Amino acid sequence: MNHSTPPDLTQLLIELYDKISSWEHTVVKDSGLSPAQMHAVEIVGHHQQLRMKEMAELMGITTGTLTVMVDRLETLGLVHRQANPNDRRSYVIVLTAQGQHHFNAHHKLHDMLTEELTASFDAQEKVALQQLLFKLVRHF
Amino acid sequence: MNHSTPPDLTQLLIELYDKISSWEHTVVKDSGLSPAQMHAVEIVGHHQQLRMKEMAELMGITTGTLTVMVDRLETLGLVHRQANPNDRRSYVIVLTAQGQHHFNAHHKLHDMLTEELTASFDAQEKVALQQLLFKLVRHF
DNA sequence: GGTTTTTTATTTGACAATCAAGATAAATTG
DNA sequence: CAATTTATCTTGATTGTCAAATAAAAAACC
Repeated sequence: MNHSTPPDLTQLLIELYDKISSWEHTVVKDSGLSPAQMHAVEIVGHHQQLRMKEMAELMGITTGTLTVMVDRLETLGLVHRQANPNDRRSYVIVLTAQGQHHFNAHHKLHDMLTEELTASFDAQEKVALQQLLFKLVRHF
Repeated sequence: MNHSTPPDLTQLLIELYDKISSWEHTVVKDSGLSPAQMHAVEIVGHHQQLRMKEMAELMGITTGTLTVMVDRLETLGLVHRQANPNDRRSYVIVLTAQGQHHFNAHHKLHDMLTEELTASFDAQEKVALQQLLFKLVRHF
């Protein structure tokens, strides 16, 4: 007996966060995009349609920063500024086919990571983790 | 009945990661440090003694980047380059008293976040989450 | 309907974060 | 002791970031 006691929850959350962070960093580098660019692609991919304002809000950056970032992403052919028919001040940002491809590929990597991390979990443990994380995430 | 089914594990991990990320961003801003600087302080605080090489490795950045970062942190009075008696090529980076203070304060915020997120968890759920996260983190 | 205010996005100027490549100095190896 | 490897720093280029100023359209207000 005597399983070494696990670190406290705070420590575990920090550790999980750090490890996901460096994993993300590694896999993103292989994609040719910067972390910030991939994050932008993920945000647009997840929400499908976003105005600059909303997108900046979701990413926690200013619209000024986002303007130049979307400029580059457009040059790279990953996103597109569509005219917003309801409001001529704003655009709707959407993924191009190539952007969508990056998004899908990246999401697949995330799925593989989850697989890997929970490879030794039985079905019951997976459900338990799922429910606990759901409860956790809801309290932010 | 009929609890709406929670998102899959991948989605939950991404969501958790994103939310910790933006929480971190917010609280760090209030501290006057940049996210990268706080991360550096956390790394040094956690490991106590680090050479540049090791520190760069842990942070996933090059030593070139770290040199200028530690320069600034030293100017800000948060860390100190100590001579390494075993190897005159390298330094040992340590926190100053002020750096330690920042580290402690930030860690306290992490504890408060954990408290908050698990406020509605009973003791059994907390232990279950702890054990599952421990198992998860070990598989990176 | 016309004026004022608010909202949306861009531009600009400054600085921090990052890398790759090259330089320097110390340690290690043969 | 010479050659190689290692640890750090420097430099030049690019990206990420903000705050403040600008411009244009929409909304609010009489």
